[in-house]
Amino acid sequence: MELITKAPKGTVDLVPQTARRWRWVEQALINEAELNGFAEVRTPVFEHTELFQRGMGDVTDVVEKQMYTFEDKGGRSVTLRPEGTAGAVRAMLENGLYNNGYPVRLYYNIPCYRYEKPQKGRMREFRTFGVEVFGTAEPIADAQLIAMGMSALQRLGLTDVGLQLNSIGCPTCRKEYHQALQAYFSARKESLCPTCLSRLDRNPMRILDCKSPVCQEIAAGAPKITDYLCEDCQSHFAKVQEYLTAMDIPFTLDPGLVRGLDYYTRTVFEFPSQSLGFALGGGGRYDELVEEIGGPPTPALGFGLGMDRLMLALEAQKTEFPEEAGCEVFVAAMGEAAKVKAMSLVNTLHKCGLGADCDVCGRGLKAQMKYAGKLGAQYCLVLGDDELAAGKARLKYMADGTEKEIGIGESFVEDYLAVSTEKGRLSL
RNA sequence: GUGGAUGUAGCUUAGCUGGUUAAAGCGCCAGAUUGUGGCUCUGGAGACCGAGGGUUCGAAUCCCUUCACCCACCCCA
Repeated sequence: MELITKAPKGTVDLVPQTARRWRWVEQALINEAELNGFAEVRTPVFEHTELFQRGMGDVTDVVEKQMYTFEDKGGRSVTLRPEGTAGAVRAMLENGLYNNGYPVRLYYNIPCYRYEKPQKGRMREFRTFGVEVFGTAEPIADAQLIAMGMSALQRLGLTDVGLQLNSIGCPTCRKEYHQALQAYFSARKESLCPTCLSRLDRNPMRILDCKSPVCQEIAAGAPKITDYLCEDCQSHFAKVQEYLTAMDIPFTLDPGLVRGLDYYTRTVFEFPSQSLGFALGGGGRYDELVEEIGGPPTPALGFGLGMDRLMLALEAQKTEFPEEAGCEVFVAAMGEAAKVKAMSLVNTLHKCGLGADCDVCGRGLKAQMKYAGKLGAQYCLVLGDDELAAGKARLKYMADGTEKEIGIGESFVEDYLAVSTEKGRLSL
């Protein structure tokens, strides 16, 4: 068989069994978020291109070369969102959500798009579960947000996920730090790898997490951001750590932790997975972003979890996902009249909220029974001319093969419930 | 954008140095059991061996090209 075309590069279909698992994980995250006072926001898949240019910083890799940007028929430049924060901020402002008082807490579970070369944990279409908090600069908000993230990951049973923490300061102290870094690395220009050399001007902080051994060695001796933080940033960072410790949340300080988007200030963090070799998600503060997008100066923070990566991590550690519920009653039928009756009984069961099914593929009785077994049906009801004439049929309990006679007329549902209450029931 | 690996039934794979009708397991369908699932047995359908070209009497197998997918780097979720 040859398909005329396959799913586009970097995209995947979540087939039923997979989709079930996703839904289970998503539900756990939603529960955790709502427990923490977050409410869902749904924003468009595409936004005006400038939102991302302004928001993420137009010299970032994502904005420079990874965006799905195109002109619509009206000549507007629009972009498939490469991340969730910018849209959430825009929606928060546009709908005046801040008028209900601070903090505003939002969560979203959305697909994002980046034009990348796909590999493990990196797709062109990927899903992010994100949370954002607006309107507080207090370090307690940072700690609480991080605590929620850790708690959600733990609730899912993830064991090899850590917490890496850093503060990259505010624009003022970061400026000084950049200068110090540039001075330090410029003095060692000859040894740096070519990529890092090019980073020297634009974003010297990125050199800190270069994978090249030589650069790592050099970076190890580089000035640390924490030594350059202004007093406010220092005490803010100290408080965040203090609060995390108070909640018994272990973390490792990583002065080299630099996030790829320009909007971050002060606290930044990631949830690295040891076995996968990359972070499941991360986030931090972005105290300047709301204003940058055109809103009032509003401190804010948030994080995103890569759903695809989260699923990889769960599968890697062989998480047991809940079993599929299966069909409760299968009504097998022989002959046209019985088939009609079966369809009608199934419909009745559905109206009562019971999971039921019957053959729709023209199978013989034996095949129908086999199919019922495959569906994991708990009960099977066989209808033929005899049963129609008698107005009764035998309800078979598939687990042990025992049968009980029940009426298939007026008393059908009542009789069925009487038997299934005794034996057990999947739905309702 | 750079580098590496892999493409054989729906799925997982065998097919060594080129030699008839390309094999197996799982899955699917059917029969054994003309009105009763799971277990067993038997049978069946299903593959132009990713595509194109070349070498050869002969190519799934060797060569070239291309496409797809995977992995790593870069970057990030």
